[in-house]
Amino acid sequence: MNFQQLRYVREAVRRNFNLTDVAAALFTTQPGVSRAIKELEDELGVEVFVRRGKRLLGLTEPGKALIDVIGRVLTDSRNLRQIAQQFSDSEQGRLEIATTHTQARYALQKVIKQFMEAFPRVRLGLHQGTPVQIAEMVSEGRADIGIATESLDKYSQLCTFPCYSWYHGFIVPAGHPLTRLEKLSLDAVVEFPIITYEESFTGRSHIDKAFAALGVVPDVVLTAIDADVIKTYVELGLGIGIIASMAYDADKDHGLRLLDASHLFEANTTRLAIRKGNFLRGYAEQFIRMFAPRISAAELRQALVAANGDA
Amino acid sequence: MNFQQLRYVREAVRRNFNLTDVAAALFTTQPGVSRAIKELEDELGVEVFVRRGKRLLGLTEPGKALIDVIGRVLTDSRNLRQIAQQFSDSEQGRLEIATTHTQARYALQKVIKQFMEAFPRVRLGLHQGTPVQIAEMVSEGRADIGIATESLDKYSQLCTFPCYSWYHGFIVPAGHPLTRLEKLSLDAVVEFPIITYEESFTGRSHIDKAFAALGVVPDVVLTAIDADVIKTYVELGLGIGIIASMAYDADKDHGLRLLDASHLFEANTTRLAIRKGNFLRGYAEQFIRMFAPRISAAELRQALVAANGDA
DNA sequence: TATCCTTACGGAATTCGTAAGCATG
DNA sequence: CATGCTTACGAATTCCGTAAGGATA
Repeated sequence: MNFQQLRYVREAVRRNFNLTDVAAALFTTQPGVSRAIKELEDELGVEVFVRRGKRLLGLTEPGKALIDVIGRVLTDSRNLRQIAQQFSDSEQGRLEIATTHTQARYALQKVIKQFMEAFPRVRLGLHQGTPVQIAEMVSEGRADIGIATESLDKYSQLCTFPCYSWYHGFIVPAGHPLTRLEKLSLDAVVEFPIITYEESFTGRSHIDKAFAALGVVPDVVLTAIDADVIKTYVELGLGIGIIASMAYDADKDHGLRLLDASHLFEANTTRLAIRKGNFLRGYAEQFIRMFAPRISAAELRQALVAANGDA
Repeated sequence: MNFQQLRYVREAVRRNFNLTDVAAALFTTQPGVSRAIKELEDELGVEVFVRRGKRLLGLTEPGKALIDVIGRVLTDSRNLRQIAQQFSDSEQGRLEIATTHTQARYALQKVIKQFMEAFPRVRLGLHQGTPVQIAEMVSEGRADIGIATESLDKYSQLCTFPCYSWYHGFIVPAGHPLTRLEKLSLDAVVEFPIITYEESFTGRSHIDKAFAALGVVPDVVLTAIDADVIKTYVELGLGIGIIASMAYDADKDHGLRLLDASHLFEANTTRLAIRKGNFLRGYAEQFIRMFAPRISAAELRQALVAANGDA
C-alpha cells in the first residue's frame, strides 16, 4: 500500500471513475493508474471499484467503507507537509482562497493588501467561483479557505464561521424618482424593472424571500454575478439595481445613488469555511484573524482537530 | 513520503530513539532505518529528531508537531487493511486480547470458549500483562482489546467501558477460626497474616483503601499476581487470602473456604479498552458483545470514530 | 572499548512510461 | 469507431542489505 495508490483511488471517485481523466489530473499515464489501483485491490484482497467489462462504474461496498479512511490518510499526509513547512519557513508558502466576485472585489480588498504586506513571501491564489464551487474547492483541499455568503454550511466536511453581516441596497441613477422618497418600501420599488444578482449568489435568496413574503412579484429583467455588471446596466437606465451595499463607491459611481434597504431585506452573513482536519499554516490563521477577528484561535483549533466521521 | 518512513519514525519514538532497536523490531537493518528517516527529513525540510553527534535524543519541535499525525496515518493504514479483510472474509483473522491473569483465567473462560466456537477461523491471541502494559499494548495497536480492573482509564488515547462488577472475598483453610464468625469484619481479619495481590493488580487499591480508612495496618506477608499462587500458600497455612471471589471454585478448592467480604471492600469494576480511531473487525465487536452485552453498538462506533487529538 | 549512527556500494525489486490489444457504447 | 481499460515490455529509479567508518558515553 502506498500513497500513490490511495491518491489514484480518491481521484477516481472525484473524476467519476474515469481513469483516463485521473491520469491527466495527476500528470501520469492511464496504464499506470490502472495498474496501481489493481495492485492495491490485490493487496487488500477486495475490489474497490465496480466494473462492467472494462469500465469502472462506481465503488463496491468495501470501496465505500474504505474511501473515507483513504481520504483521511491523504489529508493527513498533506498535513504533514504543511506542518513541516510551518517550521522550516513559517513565512513562505501558498495560500489559496476560494471566494465569490463580490467578496474578492469589495470585502477582501483591504485584508489582502494588508496580508501581502505582512507576508510578502506568501503567494496568494484567489479563486473565483459559485458558492457551491467554493465549498467543493475547500472540501477537496484545493483551497485552504473559502469565503461566501451562501451554501457553505451545507457541507458536513466543512467548518464554517460567521465573519460579518451586511445589507443589500438599491442603486439607482442620480435623479431617479425613488431618491425623493423618505423611506424606501418594496411596494414602491416593484414599479420598476429590477437588475440584481443571479440565483444563489450574494444573498439573492434573501431578496427573493422578502418579495415573496409580501406576495409581490418583482420584475427582474436582468441578473448578473457581480455588482459591476449590475451597475453598468443601471447606469444605462435599464432598471434599478439591488446589490450588496458595500459594492457602492460614492467616489467612483458618480452617476449612481445608493438607497438604504436594511429595513427591507434580511441581513446577510458572510461565512468563512475551512476543511475539518486540515492543518492551517500560521499565516493562514493570521489571514483569518485579519479578516474576521471575532473568530477565536481556540474555536479554530477545535474545528481543525475534529475528524471527519467515517465507518 | 512513504509509510515505511513514517513507521520508522513512530517506532523510534517508542523505542526510545534507538535506531538499532527500531531496525530489530521491524525486521530490517539499521542503516536502512537511518537512511529512510533522513530521506523523510530531507523531503519535509525539517529535522524530526534531536541529534547530539550521531545519537538521537528526542523529538525536535517540528517532530513533536508531526508525531501525532504520523500516528494517525499509520493507524488509518492499518484500518484500511482491517476494513478490507472484514469484507474479503469476515470470519477469518486475528483477535489480540490483552488482559490480566485474573481475567484470563476466570472471567474470560466462558466467553472465549463461546467465541472460539462461534468463530473457529479467527486466531485468538491472549496476552497477559500488568494493567499498565495492557493499556500500552492497546494504545500501540498491538492488541485490539484490553481488559483489566485498574489503570485503563488513565490513557487519553483509549476509550474504556465498564463491563461487570465484582467483590473481593477472604479465602481461608477449612476449619479456620474466621469461618465461625457470623459476619466478617476488618478488625477480626487483621489478627492474621494476609496474602493477596500485588500492587496495582486486581483491585488491590480497594483493599488498601479499606484498611487505611479504618486506620489499621494489615500484615501482608506475601503478594502475588494471581489467585492460584495465593490459594496455594493459604492452603499451606501461611495466612489468609484476599482474592477476587470469582477465583474461588468450591469443587476444586476442597481445603479452602470463601468468606464473603462484599461489605468490607469497595466494588471493583472491570473495564474494557479499545483504541480511539481503531477499526474493529466484526468478530471483535461480537466478542465485546459476548463479554459485556451492556455496551451498546452505538457507544462503540462513536468511540471508534472519535479521532485522537493533535496540533 | 562497546554502542550506535553514518556513508559507500551493489544487486534486487519496484515503478512507470510507451506501445499494442481488446471490449463497450 | 471512438472511448476507455488491460496487457506486455523495457528502462529508470528506488529500495535495501552488506561492509566499512567514525563519534560518543
